[in-house]
Amino acid sequence: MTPNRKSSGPAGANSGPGSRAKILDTAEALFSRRGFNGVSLREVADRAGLGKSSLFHHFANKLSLYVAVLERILTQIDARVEAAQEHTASALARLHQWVDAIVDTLAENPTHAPLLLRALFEGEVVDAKDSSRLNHILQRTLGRVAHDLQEGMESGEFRSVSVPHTLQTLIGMSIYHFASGEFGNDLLQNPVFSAAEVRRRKEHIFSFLEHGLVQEVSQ
Amino acid sequence: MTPNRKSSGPAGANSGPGSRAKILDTAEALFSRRGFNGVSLREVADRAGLGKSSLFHHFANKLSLYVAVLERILTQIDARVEAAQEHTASALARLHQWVDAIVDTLAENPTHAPLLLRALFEGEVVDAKDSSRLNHILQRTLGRVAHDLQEGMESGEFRSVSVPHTLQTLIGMSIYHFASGEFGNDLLQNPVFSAAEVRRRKEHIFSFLEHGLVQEVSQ
DNA sequence: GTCTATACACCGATAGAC
DNA sequence: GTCTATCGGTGTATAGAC
Repeated sequence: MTPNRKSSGPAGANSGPGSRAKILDTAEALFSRRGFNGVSLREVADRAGLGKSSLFHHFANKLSLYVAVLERILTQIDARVEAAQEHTASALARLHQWVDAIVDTLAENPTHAPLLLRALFEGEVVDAKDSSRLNHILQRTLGRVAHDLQEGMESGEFRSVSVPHTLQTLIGMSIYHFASGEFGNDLLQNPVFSAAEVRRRKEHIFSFLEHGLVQEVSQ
Repeated sequence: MTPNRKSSGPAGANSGPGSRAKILDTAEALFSRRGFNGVSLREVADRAGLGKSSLFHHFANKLSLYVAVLERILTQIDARVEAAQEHTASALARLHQWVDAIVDTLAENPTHAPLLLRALFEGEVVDAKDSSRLNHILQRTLGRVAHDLQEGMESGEFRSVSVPHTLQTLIGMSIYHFASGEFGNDLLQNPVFSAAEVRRRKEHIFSFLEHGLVQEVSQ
């Protein structure tokens, strides 16, 4: 199977060349831009600073490298979301914290949103066993949000809405936005990942959750 | 260049085997599921019922086939959106018509949303000249919606929001949703493209535009 | 306009020396 | 744990007969 060395350093600061973390970083950058089928192991090896065959010592095959990249991202995001939750606030405040955390982490790691969105399409490539492991992490994250939505509806703080459809809307508002690449840059006439646009995205999402689009009639 | 025979029949009913429209239909189905790099011309040729080399008589290369598929989709969607617009209604009613049209056309053609969303990522593969042609069609469609948003804001019917960010949200709520594949099916516990869920998606989008998520305080 | 045959590069993966 | 060498297969694209 794939060797496990979970104690390796966090993404962003790599120790030695040829390390497992460096391979993951390199593969993450490439898969994010061109997808599973658009990346060759030769290119991953070259950019990671080792020979192509050496990759197979760290990962059994191309697919397990791809799955490892996805798993690291999903785990990191869930950790961020978990850390942001405080149980003392209202459902709306907790939803606000969730949006804050997910937008921050997607904005800080520009490779994540494209990779996650791609994974939805390239799910066919991942076999059932891997898929269930990845789904488990993902559903833990989504479960936190779904739980808050449910509670907010039961307390009357939120309108009565479909939880799955609302989750889809939240994913579209956050993950899709930060995965929209050059199209998003053109539309905003500003870099999607610039500090100013990230802040505006947060404000947009939250005002949409609070008010929708329509002006309330002043009565 | 690529031969033009624009008078060929609409998608769904193909005349003879080996026709240009049949190639486009086949390629559309495959590109939608596996993306540009995940599809081989051999597979397109086999399923379209001709030899691999015969494809090059209809399309100069793989990329021009891909661009032709995208262009046909964008054109078809814009036609649907254009036909749905009536200029007599309020901005909200016009937005409703737009959501109706885009959701209907995405639901009727399950290949469209995945392909459009993929095109955002695989934009690197399309060169500048092709990209500008495709962008022109896309911006015509988006321009219709942006115009309505602007008018609604100026008339006070809508809140004052960022038009580009609102467009991104609308795209996320419609195109992403119908591109979410197996993940969407799992989340809804129902087929995304089933009539019931399509209807619920429309209602969800529209109630979100009208009210957001938060319950209005009864005063 | 379709076919067979083929060119030629690159792919993922393996074998085995060091 | 990294390397060189290599395998079998497939990719896009072309040449040229019919």
